[in-house]
Amino acid sequence: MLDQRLLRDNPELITSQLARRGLHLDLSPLQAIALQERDLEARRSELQAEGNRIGKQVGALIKAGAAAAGPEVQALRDQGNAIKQQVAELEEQEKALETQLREQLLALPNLPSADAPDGRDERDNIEVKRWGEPRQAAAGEILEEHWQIGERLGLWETERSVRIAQSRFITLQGQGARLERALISFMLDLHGSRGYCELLPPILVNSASLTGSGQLPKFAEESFRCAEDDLWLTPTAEVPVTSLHREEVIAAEQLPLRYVAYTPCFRREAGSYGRDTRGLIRLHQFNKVELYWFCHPEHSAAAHEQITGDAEAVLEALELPYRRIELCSGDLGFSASRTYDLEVWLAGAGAYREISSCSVCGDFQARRSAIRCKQGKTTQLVHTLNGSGLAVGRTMAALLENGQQADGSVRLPAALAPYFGSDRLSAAA
RNA sequence: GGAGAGGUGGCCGAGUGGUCGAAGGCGCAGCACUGGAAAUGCUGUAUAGGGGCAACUCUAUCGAGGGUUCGAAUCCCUCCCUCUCCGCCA
Repeated sequence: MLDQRLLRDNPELITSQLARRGLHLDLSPLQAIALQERDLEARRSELQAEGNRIGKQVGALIKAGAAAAGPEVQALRDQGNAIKQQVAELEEQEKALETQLREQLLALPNLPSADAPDGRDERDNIEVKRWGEPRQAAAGEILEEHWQIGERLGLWETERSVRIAQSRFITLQGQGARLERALISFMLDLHGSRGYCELLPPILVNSASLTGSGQLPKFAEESFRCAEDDLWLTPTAEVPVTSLHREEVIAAEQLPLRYVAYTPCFRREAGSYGRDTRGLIRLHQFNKVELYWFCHPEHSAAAHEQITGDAEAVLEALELPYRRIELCSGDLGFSASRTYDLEVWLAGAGAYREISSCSVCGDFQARRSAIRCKQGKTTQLVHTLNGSGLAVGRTMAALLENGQQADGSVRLPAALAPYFGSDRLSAAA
């Protein structure tokens, strides 16, 4: 959520920054609401102060021996009642404006960071780094896509999973299930050794949590919902982890708080019919190990580099070639002010695919979630960052495509062998 | 699902109609004491919004929302949540 003061004092700044996202809005009506709301509040609180004075006078008079039903006291009572009525009227107007203001502010995305490059959509994103040697097919070699390998090796069940749930759900089995589990453990251990505190949070989350991290109110149609309970299936661990500290004041010395959380994630993937229908790339349910920081506002830029580096460390340990893309202003997610996407090389598909997204949200989520830090007498909103470290299914896809061998088996990176119990997936197993 | 208890500041915990934003304690900060520290003592220490250059000041907030009253943490109603016991269950 954006700062109401900024809206009142400098709406042009908001307008010009949102324009960088491709949003062209006239904020003057909203600014007018904000200004009007403040005026009402000022008038109301003056009246309340007057009412408080009258109340005290009555108390003093009665204490001094005046008759509770006497004319003097009665006159004050009448005054008090008159004020009460006026306050009630103002309050009603004020509340209506407040509701409008909040609703509209909650629907506005974060402002892009000054460091985020300008651009309209993903075509304007900038590649900032490449790591590893992308595997290309040798002469006469045909590289399979991961879904082909998976089906051939029996790593998962697709058709039967539709029986259990519906399309875009998958059942991993045998080596596939074991590899998924190995990857989760491997990632958690790696991040744990780099100082992250491991969390296993609820994956049913309430509306306040989704609002706090920015998924509500705008993206309700993207999440699965248990309507009778005001609970939703979390689309990312970012949601429960943000709310872990919702409405808290954290001592500045404790920052940064760095968490790593494994959760299944649930997304409707509305509007993506026909895309990535095979394999592990786009499912309604997938596993993800998420990194999350709460940090002091002054340190968030440096933290962004670090969290991205932590995600990259997983790719490097798994010997997976990747590139780092900086998202342009027009391609940023709702809550993000600056984002690096990591794209892993898929040798079979012959393309880089997103496997991690590392974002700074500034105080956007912290304001929605009321998470502050305190240093001496100063209390201010913290900054939050999140990054996938990594999306597990897509990691498996990359391992399959990049590790495939001429004999049909798949070679796994050495770092994973202790977790998986072997350095190879094979048809025989 | 049945029965009961309770939601007060960063934390614990008093407070049943009138300067109560709230005793006391813990924690934290400053000062004093000390060679230094511990212990001790004193002082300060909630959040949000408005006004003021500032000192400061006004308003709101004791789970949430209504109500009674000149005045509510305190009385009434509704809702939410937490805890304990029993049942059920991995």
